[in-house]
Amino acid sequence: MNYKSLLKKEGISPTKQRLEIASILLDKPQHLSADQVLILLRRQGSKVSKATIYNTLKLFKLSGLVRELNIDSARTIYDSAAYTHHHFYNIDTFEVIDIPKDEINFDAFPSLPYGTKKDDIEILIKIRQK
Amino acid sequence: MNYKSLLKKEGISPTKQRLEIASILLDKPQHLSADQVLILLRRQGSKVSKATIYNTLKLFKLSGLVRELNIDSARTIYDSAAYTHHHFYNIDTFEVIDIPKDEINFDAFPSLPYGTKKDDIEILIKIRQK
DNA sequence: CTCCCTGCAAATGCTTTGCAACTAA
DNA sequence: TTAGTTGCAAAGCATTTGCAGGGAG
Repeated sequence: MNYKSLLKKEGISPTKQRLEIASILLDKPQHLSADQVLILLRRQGSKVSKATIYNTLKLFKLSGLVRELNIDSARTIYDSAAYTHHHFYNIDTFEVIDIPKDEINFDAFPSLPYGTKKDDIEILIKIRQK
Repeated sequence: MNYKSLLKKEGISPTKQRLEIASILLDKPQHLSADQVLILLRRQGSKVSKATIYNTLKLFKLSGLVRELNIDSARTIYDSAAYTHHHFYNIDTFEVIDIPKDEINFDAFPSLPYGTKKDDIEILIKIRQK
């Protein structure tokens, strides 16, 4: 995957730092906090600043390259898989596991409040060790 | 509703401050942040401190009197309806609207990861103005 | 008297912002 | 040149904690 052209396509100028962040986060389906991105970058010798990571993640979110997950109020997690899917959250291990979209289907769905349209659905199944 | 006996039943000693917080929050189904609870209490002349509100909300959460909602990473919202139900979240108005449990039903449900059991399900339907 | 509770202020931890230096077109 | 970027440090906020004083039994 060519991150340079991906960013350009989204109207984001592909700076060195943004490419580094993209290559860490968008490389595979995963769930990372800003701090985890920083740690991974540092580990490979990158010197991107924390501020730039926060700014870049917000930028990626706005253009839909990543999704923001509000699972734990302590920190925001960015999901590198931008397409709709859902999550298990293991409340004992703090692990987040993807659930493919088609593994969940509704046979009853509520009607939306008047004057509104659907934007997104997030299903979080909290699990724990048996 | 007698909050004093409700708190006792949960093993929480019913202090003046805790009863005030209970009567504001548990009075009806609603979604309030710690800060909103503070504002409502102040408005009726109560002098409960912010620290006590945070501590009490956490206490209520642990005993299941309220549920914690992580909808917006900016603040934690406490839901006074402890029974399972789901939510619409209007991303334009920041409004949270309850969806009764029985208005949503699955006809396909994913199998849980090995060695885990279900704890809770949270469905959040994000909506916006048409 | 003893334990638990309260509330102030300080501390924490995540996230944002101000701003001067820098960079690429 | 010139607008957009970076990164440090400081600021901002929600939340937690330390601790002295207070209250109930």
